[in-house]
Amino acid sequence: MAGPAKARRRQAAPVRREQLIRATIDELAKRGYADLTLADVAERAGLSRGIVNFHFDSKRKLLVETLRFMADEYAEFWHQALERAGLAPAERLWALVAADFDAEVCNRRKIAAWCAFWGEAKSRPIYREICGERDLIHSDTLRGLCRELVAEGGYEHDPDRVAEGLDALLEGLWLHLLFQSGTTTRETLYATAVEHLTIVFPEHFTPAGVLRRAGPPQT
Amino acid sequence: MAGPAKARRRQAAPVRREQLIRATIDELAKRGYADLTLADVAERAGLSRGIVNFHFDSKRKLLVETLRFMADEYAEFWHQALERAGLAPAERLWALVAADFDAEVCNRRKIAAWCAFWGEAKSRPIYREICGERDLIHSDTLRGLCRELVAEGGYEHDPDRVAEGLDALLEGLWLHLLFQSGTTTRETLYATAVEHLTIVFPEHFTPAGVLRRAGPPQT
Amino acid sequence: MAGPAKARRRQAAPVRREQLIRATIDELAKRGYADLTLADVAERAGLSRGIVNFHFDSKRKLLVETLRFMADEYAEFWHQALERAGLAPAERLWALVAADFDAEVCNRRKIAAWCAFWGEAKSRPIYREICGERDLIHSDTLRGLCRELVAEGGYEHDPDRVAEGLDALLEGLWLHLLFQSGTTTRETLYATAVEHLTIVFPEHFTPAGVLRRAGPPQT
Amino acid sequence: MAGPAKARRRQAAPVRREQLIRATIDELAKRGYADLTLADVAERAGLSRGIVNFHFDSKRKLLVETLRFMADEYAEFWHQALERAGLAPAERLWALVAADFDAEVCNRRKIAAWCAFWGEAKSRPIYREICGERDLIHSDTLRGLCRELVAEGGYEHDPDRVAEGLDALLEGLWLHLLFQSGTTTRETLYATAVEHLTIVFPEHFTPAGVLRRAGPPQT
DNA sequence: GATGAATGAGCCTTCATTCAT
DNA sequence: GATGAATGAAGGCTCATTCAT
Repeated sequence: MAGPAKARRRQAAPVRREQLIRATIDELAKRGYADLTLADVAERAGLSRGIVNFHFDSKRKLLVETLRFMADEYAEFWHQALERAGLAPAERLWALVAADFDAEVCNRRKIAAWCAFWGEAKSRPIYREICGERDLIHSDTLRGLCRELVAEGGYEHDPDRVAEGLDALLEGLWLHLLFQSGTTTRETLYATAVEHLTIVFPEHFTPAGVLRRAGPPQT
Repeated sequence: MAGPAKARRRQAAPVRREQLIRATIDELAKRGYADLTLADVAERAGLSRGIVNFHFDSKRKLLVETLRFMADEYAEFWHQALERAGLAPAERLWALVAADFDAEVCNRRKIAAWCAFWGEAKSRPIYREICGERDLIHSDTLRGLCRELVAEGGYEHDPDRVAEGLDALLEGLWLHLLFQSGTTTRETLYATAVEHLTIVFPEHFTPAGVLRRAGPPQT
Repeated sequence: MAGPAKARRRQAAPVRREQLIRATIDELAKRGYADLTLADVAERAGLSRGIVNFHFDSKRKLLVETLRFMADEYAEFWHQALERAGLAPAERLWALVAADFDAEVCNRRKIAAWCAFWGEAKSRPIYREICGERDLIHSDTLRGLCRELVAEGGYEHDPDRVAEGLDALLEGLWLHLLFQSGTTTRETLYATAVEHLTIVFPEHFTPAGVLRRAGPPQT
Repeated sequence: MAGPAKARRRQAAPVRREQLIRATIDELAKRGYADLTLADVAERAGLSRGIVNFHFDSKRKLLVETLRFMADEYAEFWHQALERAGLAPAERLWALVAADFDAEVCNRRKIAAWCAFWGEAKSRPIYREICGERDLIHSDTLRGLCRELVAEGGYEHDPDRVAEGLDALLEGLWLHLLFQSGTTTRETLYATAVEHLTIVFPEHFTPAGVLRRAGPPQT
């Protein structure tokens, strides 16, 4: 009785938790928030019905943990993109925008799950809170970079408005992937974001990428 | 002509239907999609529980009708804004953008209701369909205007990308009203949209409004 | 406003009542007892929803009146058949059996309605009572005739058992019309009843009909 | 091994299913088909309200399974009676008729349940189907035996009509147990069926039972 | 007399949660 | 750790009944 069928059982708790969270994201994408049932989640995870309450105590907590998982994953993803980028603000902004259209985060399954939570966020402070923390750092970062670019490039833009516009545009393009799934692609949406950058910061960006600028040498 | 309790009785069907739809929007904004109950809707409308099934047959149909109502209302709103605008593309685009930030459509109650539907749209084709019709005409209009402005102003932008970016930015700013309700206002968001327009089409727009352009006089 | 559309209205109460009872029988035959709704009855009668309660006070009373109507109609039908028959017991029994297979009473619509009531009779004393009165006279009549025939023909049968058997056989054959509707006909069932009579009372009946018997002349 | 309240928990599914089916038959007999509620069934079974949907998915399926249970049970009962009977057709027919009046199947509870289904059978094809299968084999068996007896005894009867008449008579007598419950008994009804047999097949049956016939010895 | 909007009790059904095994 | 039978609260839906018009 130590075959693979049993090997699947009695996994460490963290393994089970992530397995259930991934199943939750799948179901959220497939059926939406309102029709999500723990039975569906358990079945997709290939586990029994009672298991969710065992690992998460309640449906509410499973959903909160799922959102937190997604928020953490997303935050880590763009932080890593920033780390890999150079020190120049333009390069950093470019990396930040590019990260948003990486298949890792920009795919229908995950965006559908995000959108499911957004739809309930109005009436659930906890969701607002979790999204808010993540968003705050993200927009602060965007704002900081826009300020640097505006200063650097001598643009006359209001950097905070530009940052907010860019933030909104990125979110809006994610939604487009959901709602115009038949008629657009991730690449097209990325092209739109790039076009936006080149228009707003023509001294820094071309469709081909970041302009190597005259000025103090980058490390 | 007894008291209001009696005056409430026996209204024509269309009156009741709209009354119930408005109550549905209220509840959607307050409790979200997943927690919406017909009992809550009926209570908010000051009517009895059975009334929704009498007028809409089912909860599903009530929600569909509610979304359709909102889509129609929004479409009519921006169409009217276009009609009131001049013939010049710049004036028309300005009017279209301004309409999106009118308190009539840009308020937390309605945007929360929209967002509730978006959250379920992935898994409910009927919602996608209703939103899709409305969105298609709206983005076609945006794209047409952007093309005209690009041609008129001699910009080097890709007009279709610019239009898509503007569309996404407008949607994203609506979401901001929901999620940053404590820290931003409708006016601020509008300012961001205006800033965007002035950056993208500097020959046509200033923060103060549409530039009267040299060239063939507008009617 | 005195057109035919209005002429349909404001009928005398008895006309309306019978109209509704007939619609009830139709619906009983179509949907069965459990799924009968007043809305269906009213719609089939071409009248408005509130009308049933106006004329019958309640659904319960409508059903009771419908059963009573059917019982009266059936009783009158076989009483008239008896009246048309001669005085000889054989002729009377033959007429009684033949009446049960007349298209007027022996058709799927009416038998389905009867059967719907039988299904509920166990748990509704009022139905039992109404059917019981009718049945009692009917079986008394059958019993009387069987006794006369047994005495007349010198059969060794127990006349009461024979009468009960005949009664049961007639009811059973009605059920067959319902349940073997695809594979049998009223005529076949009648033939079975006739065969039964000729076997039980061979001195009185042949497949062709009642035997004119030697003995004291009939009036 | 706590008290009975605990012992009731966690039975194997088939046990629960049969328990619920028996409770359904009880309630059908008590309240009739139209007034049957799952709450009543669950309460009679001493279980909670949700249990029926857990084991049967829906009320409709519970009822179908109940009817199937009854049909199977009845079919098995008379098949076993046939197996215990000898090989002589007369003995087999006698056994078949006797089986129909055994207290196991011929009691008010079960006949009331049957009758409840018959009342709805007209409008529910699935009920017709389930009853139909059972009835078909039963009447085929009756018909086969009647044909043998007619051939054996040199009767001039039409064996198919005789078989149909017997079938109808047996069903009709069951109904009598329901509707004349105060004035008749199972024994009386059985006597009527026996009388019928002795009249129709006098060479084979006497009130005391099957006649040992002259002729080829039975195995 | 007749209509049909309105009511509200009751029921089926779903589903998160519990817990014996 | 894991299972799945069992529970019971909650909500959608039906429909008999009422009643203003």
